[in-house]
Order: sequence, then structure tokens, then C-alpha cells
Amino acid sequence: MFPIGRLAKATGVKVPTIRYYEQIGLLPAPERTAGNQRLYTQATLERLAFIRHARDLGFPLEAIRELLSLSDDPARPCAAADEIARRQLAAVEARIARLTVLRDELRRMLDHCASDTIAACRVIEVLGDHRLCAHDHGATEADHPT
Amino acid sequence: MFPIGRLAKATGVKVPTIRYYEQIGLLPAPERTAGNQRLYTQATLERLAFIRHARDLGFPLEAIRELLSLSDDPARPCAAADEIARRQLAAVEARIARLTVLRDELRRMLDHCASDTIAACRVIEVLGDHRLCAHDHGATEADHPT
DNA sequence: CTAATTCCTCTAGCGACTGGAGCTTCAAGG
DNA sequence: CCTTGAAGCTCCAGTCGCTAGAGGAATTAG
Repeated sequence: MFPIGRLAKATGVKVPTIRYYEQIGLLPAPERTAGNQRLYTQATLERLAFIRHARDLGFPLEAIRELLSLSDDPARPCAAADEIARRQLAAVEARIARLTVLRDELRRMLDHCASDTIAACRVIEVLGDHRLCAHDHGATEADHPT
Repeated sequence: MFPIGRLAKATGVKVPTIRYYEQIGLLPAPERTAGNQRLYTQATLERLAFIRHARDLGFPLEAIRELLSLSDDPARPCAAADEIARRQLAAVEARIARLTVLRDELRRMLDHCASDTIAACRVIEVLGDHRLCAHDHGATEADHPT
């Protein structure tokens, strides 16, 4: 039985995030001390490690919720978990494809930007004129870098 | 001079998004009709096309704001715009690398998930135990696919 | 015993939109 | 000229996955 700070350190998940996971029902409400502080067990640590890893893999919390409910019932067929992973794989592959196109376009922009002033800067120019690139503008998906 | 709907159609940016861009100061407040409806010019269309394209390339709005202020001053050196694009390229490359690891792990998971029940399913197992994969857990960045 | 650290709850904010409610204005047909 | 329906307006709330801060209580180390 250990407090939230130790759980945070052990899993690499920040303290407020752990409380947030409890709030949205991904983690069970833990026992408390006489002074109302959370006390966690090894079982919760493992559950949180599971969540952390799935997040690292890019699973949205809803998919993780699903996976957790599956793993809570180990006798059930694996097909559902398999389906989730398969969907996730397809999404990841699509993302890679899209980002590869972006990367190539950014590289092209930078390759050709050898001028000194904005007026002749390819970066600005390419961004301002769609015809100068081969990028697919059908995609509406937003990426969230940095 | 045309209304917001035509601007939306021409650029592929949704109407509420255009109003949002105006609200946060990315687009100038346009003229209005007697009845208070927005009227746009070709110049705004081009500015919005620029924004749209940069968003497609994954630039965050703050970077776009910077790029726009650069392009308003064509005599200035290009290095700043170049820097922004270079940072963006680095971010995209990092994302691709990360997603590639993820993809490989998902593939491995699915390859090994030939069993019938959760109990023997690698999907759950791999997600539950960090030692079963080669993924870098130093990264805290979250991906948000689908 | 005190001081530093950790913990608590609660609220608000981030980015980048998206959607809805409830109203007004515009353009076209009859 | 009038009606109708699409498109416009403002304002507010919600999305996802956290993150930060206020203001206080509890725990722990010295």
C-alpha cells in the first residue's frame, strides 16, 4: 500500500493524470488513509502500467477502456481485443503514410529555400500556393505535433 | 466580395472554423453587409488558403501566426521562416519514427494473437508488460489517432 | 516540534476546433 | 411584392487528454 506519488513515479504517469483516470472511471477509487489520502495496491499499479503502455501506443482512452474490460474477463474470446488492435494498426499505418507525404513536402520546401529574403522564400511561397505541391488536400485529419 | 459560405467552399475550411480564426486574430475582421453578414475579399481567401495549407502540413496555429507576420514583411530575411519549417520537419520525423515502432509492435501483437481466449492473447499481454516490447517509454508525447 | 514535502478538492485552461439553439438576413420563385 | 428556404448571425457548451493553480490538510524527516 503506497500513496499516489509513489504510483506516479513507478509508472511514469503524473499525479493529476492518475486522479483524472480515477475520475473518468479508468482506475477504481482506491482505499484511503484516515486523513483521506489515496492508498494503492500492486494490482492498481499493473492496471495503470497497462494504461500507460496503451497510451504510449496511441490507443485512445475509449479503446483502453474496452481492452481493460476485456482483460477483466479472461475467459472471453480474443477476437474483440484483436479487432481493437487491428483497427489501431490501420489507423497508425494511415497516419504514417500521411506524415510521410508531409515530411517529403517539408523537405522539398527546405531544399529549395536558399534565398535570403522572405520575398523569395520557398517556404512562404509553397504555403501560399497549393499548385506548388503534390499534397493531398482531401484529408481533414489534424495532427498535434510538438 | 463574397460571403462566408463561398469562402468556406473555396478553401475547404468550415464556416465555424473561419469565424474561429477571426476570433483568435488569424484572419482580419472583414467588412459587413448592412445586415451584418461578413464579406470577404480575394486577399482574405489567399490568406486562408495559406493557413489551410500550413495546417494540413501540421503547423500549429502559433507557427502559422508567425509565418503570416513574416510574409507581411517581404524584405526580412528568410531564416526565420526556414527555422519554423525546420522545426516542423523535425517534429514530423520524430512522429514518424515513433509511429513506426508502434506499428511494428501492433503487427507483432497481432501475429502472435492466434489463440482463442483472452488468457493467451498477446494483445493484452504485451500491453500489460512493458518488458515484452522494445518501445521507448521516455517519450511522453501523446498521439491521437482516429 | 517544526518545516518541508506531499497530498487533498476544486476549478479553469490548453489547442483547434465542432455542434447546437435561437434568431436574422438574403436570394429566388411565384 | 411576398414567401420560403437556405445561409448567415451570436453565444455557449462540448470534445480529448490532460495540465496548472488556488488554498488548504496531512504526512514525514530532522
